[in-house]
Amino acid sequence: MPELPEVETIRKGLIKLVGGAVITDVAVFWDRMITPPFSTERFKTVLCGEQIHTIERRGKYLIFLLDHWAMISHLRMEGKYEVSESGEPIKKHTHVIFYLADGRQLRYLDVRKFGKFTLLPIEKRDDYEPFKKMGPEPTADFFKLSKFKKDLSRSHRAIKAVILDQNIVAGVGNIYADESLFQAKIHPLQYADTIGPVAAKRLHEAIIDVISRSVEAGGSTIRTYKNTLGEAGKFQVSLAVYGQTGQPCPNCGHPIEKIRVAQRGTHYCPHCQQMPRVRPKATDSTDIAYKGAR
DNA sequence: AAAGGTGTTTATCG
DNA sequence: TCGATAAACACCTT
Repeated sequence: MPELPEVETIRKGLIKLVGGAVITDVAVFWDRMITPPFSTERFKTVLCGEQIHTIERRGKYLIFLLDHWAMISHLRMEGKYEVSESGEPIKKHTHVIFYLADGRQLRYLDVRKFGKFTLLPIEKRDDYEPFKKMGPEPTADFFKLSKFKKDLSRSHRAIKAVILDQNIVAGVGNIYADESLFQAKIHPLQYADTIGPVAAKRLHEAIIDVISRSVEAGGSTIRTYKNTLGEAGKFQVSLAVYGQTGQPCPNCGHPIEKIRVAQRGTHYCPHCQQMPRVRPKATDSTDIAYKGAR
């Protein structure tokens, strides 16, 4: 469910609610959520007595910084956090409970059970394999156009698959991939290595812009997303294409269409986001062969 | 009413 | 190595 703006909103809410709290006990109801090499048993033992000093984020991952450990949490499709008083009934799909010293409980809920927890000694928190390979955060400070252009030129995949790849740029998921491509006026199926410098620059700017505006709005609530305080996001009303199949394009009025790209539902405006006509390099005789062919 | 789709990642296969 | 596909799981919509 959550992409970078939603995870960032959750992070802020968690800091407000459980920043400084001390974990006194942990219950895990779905073992596979705790990834090796940590057994559920060791996960629980190690966390007892640890204080949550702060919570950071990298891409779509949350990083709880404790006394001796970094607890890394990925919400995947449907993960949520709630902070409850001890007496509150435990909802369906609650899989982990962190009991806090003040009597409250931090609860992790996940309908599809795809979410993952892992622990690293705090001094090794950058050694987490997904972080080592992960692309830059999608902000002007980290996300550099020159590197992005190089990455595009080296990839034969559809551009949408490339910007969903966390190793290219971190935190972009299905919603913001579609929105960024719309804003940059690029067809989601265009091969990355055919995207010229001007379009690449538009896309780079669009990704930074779309993500930052959504962070500002507290993310998008499409179906079930709520932040830690139980509030919905506000960015869904600004979505131009995602989930807007059949609705008029905000630019040209043409109905938004839905196709499948990289196994993901993909929304775009067929009028504003056109595939460029294939233009052969004007270098040799192949040029002549193409003349008249199209 | 069975089949297919859902905001994600990773393992596996060609 | 790269890129496509399936799998992890429960629920909702066609």
